[in-house]
Amino acid sequence: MGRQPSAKPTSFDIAYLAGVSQPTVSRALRGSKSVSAATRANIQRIAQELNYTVDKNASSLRSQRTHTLALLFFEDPNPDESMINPFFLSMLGSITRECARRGYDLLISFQQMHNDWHVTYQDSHRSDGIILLGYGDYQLYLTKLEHLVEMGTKFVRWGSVSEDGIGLTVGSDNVGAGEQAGAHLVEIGRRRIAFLGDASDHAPEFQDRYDGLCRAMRAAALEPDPALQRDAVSSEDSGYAAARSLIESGRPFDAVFAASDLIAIGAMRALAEAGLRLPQDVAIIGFDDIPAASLTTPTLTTVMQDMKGAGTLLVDALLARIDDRPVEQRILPARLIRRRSTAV
Amino acid sequence: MGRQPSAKPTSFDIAYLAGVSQPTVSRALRGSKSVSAATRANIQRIAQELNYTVDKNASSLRSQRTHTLALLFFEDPNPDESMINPFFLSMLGSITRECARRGYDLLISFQQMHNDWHVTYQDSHRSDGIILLGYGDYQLYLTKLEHLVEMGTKFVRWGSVSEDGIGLTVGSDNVGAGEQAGAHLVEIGRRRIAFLGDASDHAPEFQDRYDGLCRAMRAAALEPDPALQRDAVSSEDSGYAAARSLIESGRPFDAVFAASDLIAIGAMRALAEAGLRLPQDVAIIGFDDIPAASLTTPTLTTVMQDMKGAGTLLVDALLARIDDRPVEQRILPARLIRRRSTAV
DNA sequence: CGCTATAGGGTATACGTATACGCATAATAT
DNA sequence: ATATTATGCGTATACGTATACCCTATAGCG
Repeated sequence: MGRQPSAKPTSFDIAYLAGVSQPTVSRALRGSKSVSAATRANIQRIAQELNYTVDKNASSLRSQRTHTLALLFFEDPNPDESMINPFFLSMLGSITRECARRGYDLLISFQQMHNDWHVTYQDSHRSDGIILLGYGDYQLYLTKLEHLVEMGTKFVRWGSVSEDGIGLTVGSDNVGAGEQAGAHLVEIGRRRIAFLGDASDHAPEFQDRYDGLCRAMRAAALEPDPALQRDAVSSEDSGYAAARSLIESGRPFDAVFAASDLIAIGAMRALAEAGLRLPQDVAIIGFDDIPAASLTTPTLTTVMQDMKGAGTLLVDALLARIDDRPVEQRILPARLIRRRSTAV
Repeated sequence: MGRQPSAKPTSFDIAYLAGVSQPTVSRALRGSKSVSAATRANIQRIAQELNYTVDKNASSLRSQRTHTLALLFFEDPNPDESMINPFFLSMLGSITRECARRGYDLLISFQQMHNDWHVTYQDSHRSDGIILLGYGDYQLYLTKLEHLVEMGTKFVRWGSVSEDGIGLTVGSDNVGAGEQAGAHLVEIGRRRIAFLGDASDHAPEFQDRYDGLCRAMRAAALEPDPALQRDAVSSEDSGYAAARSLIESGRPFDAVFAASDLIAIGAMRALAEAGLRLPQDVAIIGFDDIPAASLTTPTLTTVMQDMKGAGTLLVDALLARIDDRPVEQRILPARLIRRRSTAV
C-alpha cells in the first residue's frame, strides 16, 4: 500500500510506519501505560514527523468526550448589536485562558434568553458542559435551568450563590461587597443613600448588593429609605433614566450606590446635568471596575470582582461536575476601589 | 428491540419509529429532495417529539465539514491576563453574531504569537476555517501565514489590506482614516502634528494611518516632522511612555494623532501631567472609538471603524473561501468622530 | 403494450478513533 | 518443573452519521 503524502495522516499511517497496529498508536499517544517506552517514543517521533493531529471528531465520537466547553452569554435584547457588557468581556478573558490551560476548547455564543439554547446545546455533543453567564428574565431563566437539570446536562453558572438550589453556582460575595460600599459611604458622612439597580428577585445579584447596603446602614443606625431605590438594568441609559427619576422626585439624597459601573456612569451624567457636584453634593459608587471607571470625571469608586479567580473557579467547578467529582458552591471576595467620586 | 428512553435518541431510533431506514432519516432531516413530503414531515415530527439532535461529531466525521469557525486572537504578551484589547472585543461581538446568523459555531482562543497555533488548528478538524485577529511580531506572523497557505488551511485575517499577497485580508481604510484625521487637525489650525504608534512595517495598519496623516499634511503644504513620531503598541502604558518621550524631547508640537484610543488615553494622561491644556495647547485624536473614548476629559475625538461590517465581511469572506467561491479583498470605510479633544 | 425514466428509499460502507478482549511471551512464584 | 501473573500488543468492533450505489414500483411515452 503506497503512502498518500497529500492526505492528512491518520493513526493507520503511523501504525504502518511504526510496524504496529492502529490501536497501539492510539494507546501510545494517549499515554496508556500498557505500551512500552521504546514503542511509544518511536510512535511519537513518527507522529511528529508526519505532523499528525488526532481527529477531534473521530476521537469525540468514539470516546463520548469532546474536551470542549461552551460559554453562553445572555443579554437583554440590545438595540446596539456590537455592544457587549464590558464585565462579561473581562470574564471571557479569564475563562478562555483557563480553558486553554486545561487543554479544553471553548465554544462561545451570545443568546437571547428566549431562544432555545437549552435544546441546542444540551447535547448534539458539541461540548461536555456549559458555562452560563448573564442577566435577563430571571423566572424564565430558572425554568430553563430546571430543564437542564432534568436532562442531566452539566453546567455551572455565574450569579448569586445559594439563593436557590438549581444547578451549581459560582459568584462574588455581593452582600459583603454591598456592605463594604455602604460602610464606606457612611464613613464619609453620608446618611441618605440611594440605590440604583433592580432590587426585585428578578436580579438576585443586584438584590444582594442592596441587602448589603441596607445591612451596613443599619449597622450605623440608619434606616434605608425605600423611596431612594430605583430599578435599573446594566446599561448607561438605564442608569441615566434612574438617576433622572430620582432627582425629579425631589427627595433629598447625598450618595448613590449603583449596582454596576454602567449604571453609575449613566447616573453621573444625569447628576452633572442637574448641577450636582460630585462628590461634594452626591458621592457615588459603582460595581465591576470596568476600565472606563478610572476615566470618568471624577474617577469612580467601585467594587472590583476577582475576574481571574472567577474564570478559574467556573472552569474548575464545571470540570469537576463533568467528571462527577463532588464540588461545592464557591463565593469569591470582592474589593472596594476608592477613587475621587467618594473622596471628600 | 426495546426502546431505551433514557439514552439520547439516534437516527436509528427515529428510523424505527417512522418505519424507514436510517439513511432516509438523515436525508429527510438534511433536506434531500429524494424523500417524499409525507415521509419527511413524519420524520420531522418524530424527531421533534424525541428531542432529537444530530450528533455533531458523527456528522462532522462523516461529512468532513464541522460547520464551525475558529477565531484566534493574538496579543502582545500582557502582564495583566484578564485585560483584553477592547477593540478586539467589539469585533468579537459582531463575529459571533454573524456566525450565529449563518448557523456556524464559533471556537475562540487567545494565543501568543510564538505558540504553535498553526499546527494546533490547521487540522484536527476542529473547524472549517480560521479568522485571525491581532497584533504582534509581524515578520513571525507572515512566516506562519505562509505555513497556513502551504497547508491549504482556509483563513481570513483582519489587517492592512493588500500590503502583501499572503492570504485573504479584510480591513479598514486606514490610509483614508489617517487622512481624515490629519485634515481635521490641519483644519483647526495645527501645524506640528505628532504621531504615536509603530510606524515601521512591523505594524502595517499603524503605518497606513501614519501615511494617511502625512498625505493630509502634504496636501496642506506641511512637511511631517519624523522627529515627532514615536513608536507605541496598543496599550495605555505604551501611549503614556511615548508621550513622555515626546514631551521630554523638547520639540514643540500642537497636536497628537494616536494610532489607537488606548495609546491616546495614555498620552492624555502624560500631557495633562505635563501641564498642557487639551485641546488648546495640544489637540488629540485617537483611533477605534472604544467606549472609554467618550468618557475621557476632554472627550476624545477618534476614528470609528465599521465593526458590524467587519464581522459580516470576515465571516462572509471565510465562508466563500471554504466553499472555494471567488472572493476579493475588501476595504471598509472609517469615520471621524469629533469630540472635545479637537474642539477649539 | 413493451421500454425507459424517475421518484423514493433500501443496502452497504466509510469517516478515524478508542476500548473490550484475547493471546502470546516473559517474569515470578510454588 | 509447573502454575500464576503481568506486560505488551493485536483483533474485533462500536461511536452515529452521510453518501455511493442499487433496486423497485410506478408514470410517461411512443
